[in-house]
Amino acid sequence: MSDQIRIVVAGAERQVDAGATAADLFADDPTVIAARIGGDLVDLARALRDGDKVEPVEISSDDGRAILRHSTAHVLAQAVQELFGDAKLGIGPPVENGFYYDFDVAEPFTPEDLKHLEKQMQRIIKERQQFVRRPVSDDEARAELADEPYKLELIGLKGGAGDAEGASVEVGAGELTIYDNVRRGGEVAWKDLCRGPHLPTTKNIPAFKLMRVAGAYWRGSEKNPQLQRIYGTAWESKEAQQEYLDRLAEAERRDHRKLGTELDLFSFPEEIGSGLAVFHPKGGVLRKEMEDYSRRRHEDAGYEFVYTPHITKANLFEISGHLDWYAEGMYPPMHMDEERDADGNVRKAGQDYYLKPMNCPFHILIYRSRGRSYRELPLRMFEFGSVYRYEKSGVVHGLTRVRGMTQDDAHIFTTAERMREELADLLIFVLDLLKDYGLDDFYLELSTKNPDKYVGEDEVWDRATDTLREVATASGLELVPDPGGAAFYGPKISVQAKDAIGRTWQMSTIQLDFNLPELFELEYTAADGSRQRPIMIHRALFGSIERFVGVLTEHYAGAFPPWLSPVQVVGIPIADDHVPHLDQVAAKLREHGVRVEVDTSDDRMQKKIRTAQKQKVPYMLLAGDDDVSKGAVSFRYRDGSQKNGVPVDDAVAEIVDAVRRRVQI
RNA sequence: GCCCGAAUAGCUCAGCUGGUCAGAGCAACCGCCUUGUAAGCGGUAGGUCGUCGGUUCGAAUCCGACUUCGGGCUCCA
Repeated sequence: MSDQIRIVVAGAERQVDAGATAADLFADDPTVIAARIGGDLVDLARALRDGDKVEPVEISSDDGRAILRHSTAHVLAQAVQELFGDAKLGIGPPVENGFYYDFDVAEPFTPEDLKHLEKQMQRIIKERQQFVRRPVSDDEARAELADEPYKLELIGLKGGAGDAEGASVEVGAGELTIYDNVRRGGEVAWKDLCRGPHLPTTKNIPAFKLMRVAGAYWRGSEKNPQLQRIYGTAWESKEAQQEYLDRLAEAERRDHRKLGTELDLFSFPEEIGSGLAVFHPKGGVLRKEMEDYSRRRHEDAGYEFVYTPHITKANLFEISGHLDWYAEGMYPPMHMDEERDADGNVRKAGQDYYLKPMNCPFHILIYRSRGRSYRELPLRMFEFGSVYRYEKSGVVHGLTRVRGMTQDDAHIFTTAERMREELADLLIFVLDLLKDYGLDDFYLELSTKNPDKYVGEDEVWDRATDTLREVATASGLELVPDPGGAAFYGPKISVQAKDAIGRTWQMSTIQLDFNLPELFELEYTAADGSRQRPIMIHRALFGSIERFVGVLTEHYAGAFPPWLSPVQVVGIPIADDHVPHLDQVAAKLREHGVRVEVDTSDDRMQKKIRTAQKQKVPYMLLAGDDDVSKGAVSFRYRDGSQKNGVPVDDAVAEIVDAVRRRVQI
């Protein structure tokens, strides 16, 4: 077999012996752990064929990391079955930043179990077990995996293509394969149904860590049994893993729930109930600044302000369809005004009142309160409207998922002709405003019709979706499709913003609605005297104010730009004698609306600095004899830098200017 | 809603297998002290150990239910 075959390696043509493997091509580069042949990822052990186009896959590439993580998941599963003989295997795919593997075990795993499993995994890795691919027939696979009920189920699904998250990692659309983990002596230590590819050996796992255990439904459905899922992470180097762990630690430091307590912004009193926040004075300042600025911008953009109640009779939500579609997400009704006679018979039927989960029906009633002319469209109604949603108990989370929240909600009623222009303006308005709050890295998501859940005519959907897509494309931002992600009543664009450490948050949504104008029979009189139906646009910019406070807190790590800082300036006297001087400076700042405090406590100057620093106050103004004699103050900024002997008027001007321009410092 | 874990002073946490175990630091309050960029010193006060029930001679500690929180799953108009 000295025949030669011709292949293309990383773009360059080469001749190799027939029977050569991808491993032979990249033997001198240990960072290559798999290959891509003609677009398919394959093991390095794969034999090459004439004409193959081969690319190396480095362990630090996206594909390489996924393979690394998938292989690490296998090692975890092997360790689990070695330590817990009766554990049945679910699936174990790579995910962003790591992997998981699901197991059916009699007893849930404990944190100590994770430690033992990590040790066992280390042993397996040290043994340098080879991942060996072996094609099998369906029947062979069934015979070999007779003890693995979940795997058998997957075999039955083969070809049904990816209806379960992660399942496609185990069984592809083509032939089935089993991966044997082979010890150096040739003994098969373990095996798993898997499509691969895998690392050459377990020794190719440079760094991994088991992170946590959690319950997870088999194949993602509530109706299925719940398995125990172990999450882990794996990286191409110890350094890369440490960086990842550092990133997690940084996210933890920024956690708005923690900062909310430390900075005295808000809390969630148990007495009120899950998912219901109260804002303390400092959080109140922050929120008020956010709201005030938003109001001003909305005024400038031609919005009119409306106010509506928090509860309503059921009838409103019967008309709107909310009780049909979303009743389980609503707080249960309050039954009012029922009267009974002495025998307990109903004498007067009561009424059900609901807390509102959305503001739109109320705004619609305002629209419908009188006849409307095309001349007054687009009609833009804005409200900071509080809504209540009965979120399932397990999903409530800080300020980002609550049961009571205030939306910066607007509804725009427009003619079909004007829709496009209105949407284009709206998108610019939304992005501009978000930028003023300090978010400036966006992409857009276009959620289109869910074929199983929608109302309205296809033709209207298509036209609206096209319009949204055109407007989104014209913005120049990246547009990510979200097929089937639309609400039943219309397509939407959502603005996704990346924060300071690269996490994305869904912020604003701009949503078209063909349903409610129909259900409420909204009309306007057109120029030709005919009655026309307006199109309705829902849009919330912050999503909810609570959530936006949470996002901004994490984005800024609590160090808000001066205009949003609850306390903008703290005056710190070197000694008590310098207090009067700082009081004068503070008075000047207050004349300009600056939120300033002078720290007259008994603490020493150093301690006062520490206190202000921990509260992330943007400006510390110190004054001692030198400053007082010169009519000056000395700045200390949050980064620890200082600027000494600044004349008071200059200092005031600097601060006032930064607040006015809403810059971060 | 489901699985797992957690709940001790305003905050962060100690308190091992039930028997001086109700503690520490910070914060608060009261004194004393005070001159240049992240903690001066001393003292005082604070908790029915999330709630309710059970086991026990005895429960912060063991068991159950509930509440709330955390991590996931599912969900997110």
